[in-house]
Amino acid sequence: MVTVGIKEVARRAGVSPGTVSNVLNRPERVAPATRTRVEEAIRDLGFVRNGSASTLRAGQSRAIGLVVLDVGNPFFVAVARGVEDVVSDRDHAVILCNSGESPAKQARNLRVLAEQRVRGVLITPVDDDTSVLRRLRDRGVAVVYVDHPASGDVCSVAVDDVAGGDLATSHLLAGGARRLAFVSGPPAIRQCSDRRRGALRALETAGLPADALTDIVVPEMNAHGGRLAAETLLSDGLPDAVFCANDLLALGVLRALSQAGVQVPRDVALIGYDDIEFSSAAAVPLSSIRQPMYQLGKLATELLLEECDDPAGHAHQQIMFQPELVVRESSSP
Amino acid sequence: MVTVGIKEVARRAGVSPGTVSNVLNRPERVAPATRTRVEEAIRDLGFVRNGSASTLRAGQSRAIGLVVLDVGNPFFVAVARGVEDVVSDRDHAVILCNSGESPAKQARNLRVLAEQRVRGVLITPVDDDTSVLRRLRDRGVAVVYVDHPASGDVCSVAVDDVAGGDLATSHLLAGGARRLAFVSGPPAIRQCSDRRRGALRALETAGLPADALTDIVVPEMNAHGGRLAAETLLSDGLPDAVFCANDLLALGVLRALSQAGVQVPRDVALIGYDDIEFSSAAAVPLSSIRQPMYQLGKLATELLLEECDDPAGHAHQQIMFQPELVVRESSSP
DNA sequence: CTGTTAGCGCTTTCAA
DNA sequence: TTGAAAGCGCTAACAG
Repeated sequence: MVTVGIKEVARRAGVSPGTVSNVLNRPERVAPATRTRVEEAIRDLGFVRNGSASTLRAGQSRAIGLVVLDVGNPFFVAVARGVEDVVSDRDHAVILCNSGESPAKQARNLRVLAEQRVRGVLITPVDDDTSVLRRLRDRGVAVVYVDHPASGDVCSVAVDDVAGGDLATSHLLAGGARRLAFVSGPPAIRQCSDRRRGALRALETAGLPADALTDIVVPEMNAHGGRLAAETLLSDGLPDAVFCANDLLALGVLRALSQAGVQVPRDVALIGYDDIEFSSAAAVPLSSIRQPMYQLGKLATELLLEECDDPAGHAHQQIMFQPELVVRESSSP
Repeated sequence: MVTVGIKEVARRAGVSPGTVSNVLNRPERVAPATRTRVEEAIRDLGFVRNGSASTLRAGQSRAIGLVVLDVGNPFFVAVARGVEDVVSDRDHAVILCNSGESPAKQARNLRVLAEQRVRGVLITPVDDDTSVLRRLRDRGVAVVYVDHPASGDVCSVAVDDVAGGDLATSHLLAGGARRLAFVSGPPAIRQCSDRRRGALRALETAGLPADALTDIVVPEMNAHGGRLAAETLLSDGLPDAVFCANDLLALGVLRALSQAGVQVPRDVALIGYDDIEFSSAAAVPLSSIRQPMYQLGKLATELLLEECDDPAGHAHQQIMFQPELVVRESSSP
């Protein structure tokens, strides 16, 4: 293991270590000729800055953390792309963590990020426990909530899930459905409870009782969860329409129902949420609620970096996007 | 920003900093009573070890890097899960990087990982340039190739892509196809060139000329690339069958062809590669080549950690899995 | 514009 | 079993 430090570079370039550091961090303060010499030495020696040393000395790293509920969900992949695109311009790195909707994993991820002394954290929290937030804050780590609305003391970028739930449900009701099922993950996940609230609101607006909506809760918001939900649907008797809290669930439901000989939308209407790319290519193209995923990641990152760069002058803001209904075959007879 | 260091913990527990460090790293060498006292102090103070300082002093971090071609591809997501599951048991972190099939981004990712002094790197390289590997090696970073066969001096875990290409093509030929198209990313991507070689082998076995296969190369191996390929297919005249280098491409092709009124498999047979979950749920369930994705990640990580733990006694090995044909509607009239 | 210098917080001998 | 002390490689004053 060859270790080339800033000292060797300095020696070879005939300058002091401090100058090498300046070339690395504030090149404009170094005379062009000197800079060139140092850069050559760096190249010749294959020097790579020791990030630990630099982080230790500088007090903070050039990395931010991104904690999502499910890396396997295209929704979060799109968010991550937005984050990446903003961050990579600024020579920062993104540490991507997956909480898998589990508070324990989320806590572990945050500990790792705290150990790494990341500058900030973008997080879609698994629940409403704000102690997480405070803990981070106390260590001087900036936090922005992604896809999770916040109140005054944090930045957040979210999409109106109540409106989305209303949109989806109103659409199903407009199609003639009267008995509905709502398939979702645990209600502790805010996206689930908000979308459900939206559904209830739509029911009320339509003058229907709240018990027109049956809840089917599954442990994971993916295709497997969807297949589980379909079993319940099949054994309990089909409703007129099914609203799934995300597209992965809806795809699983669709698949399992088809295999059981149930036809969508003839026998039951179906709508998902997120409008991931695969939904339009499904066996029955899936109606869904579209969200500005990439924008979510992009804007959240901009807010985070703004806060990092100027913690004092920064004013927290809560951004709320509006979702959009996309009608396809799965819900239109 | 409150900074709690090992010193404050030591003071509160009435021990020396060295002892706190021992509690953190070799708890068995500390008397149970002392240990308890220190652990309490850690908890009370909310101490989180400074990873930079510890990495700097220890010479290496408790993280490994994983560099994949496309985080948006479920294939790599499955691989990443395998990696995670192995690594999380050992109190290590995974830094997930996306090269997006670009050598420049790959180089940037590797520089970041080198800066972080990761213990090892799992990588699906974008091309056959081995200087990457050497560079890392010279710094004492262990490397394992994922989904990329290697020769004697590195560990690798891969799936036989030539066999897979043969499998897919033989299947199409058995269905009666005579004129074929192969849709893939740049041939510099080994997965593409190998699968193509397999296709040619199948052609030869069947006594058909190599020019029975038309190549359609697109810049990115995702659904968008697939749609691009479909345009070429439509304008150049449809072949009997299309073999796509991965399922994302195939899904894009399927979608664009359907929109143009072409029916699969009636007008043209189609097969993908990877057998991602979405493929079975597609408008026309997609035939594909199945690979042990999760196992790939798991085994690669085990090899990597083995090498990290005992670089001297470690013998490099190249693992090659065999792929499996999955026939669905898209290729069976 | 460049050099000197004092640590950042932790790990790890070595002694006690 | 525990403590004391010497840096790991780098950055950021400050001086020149």
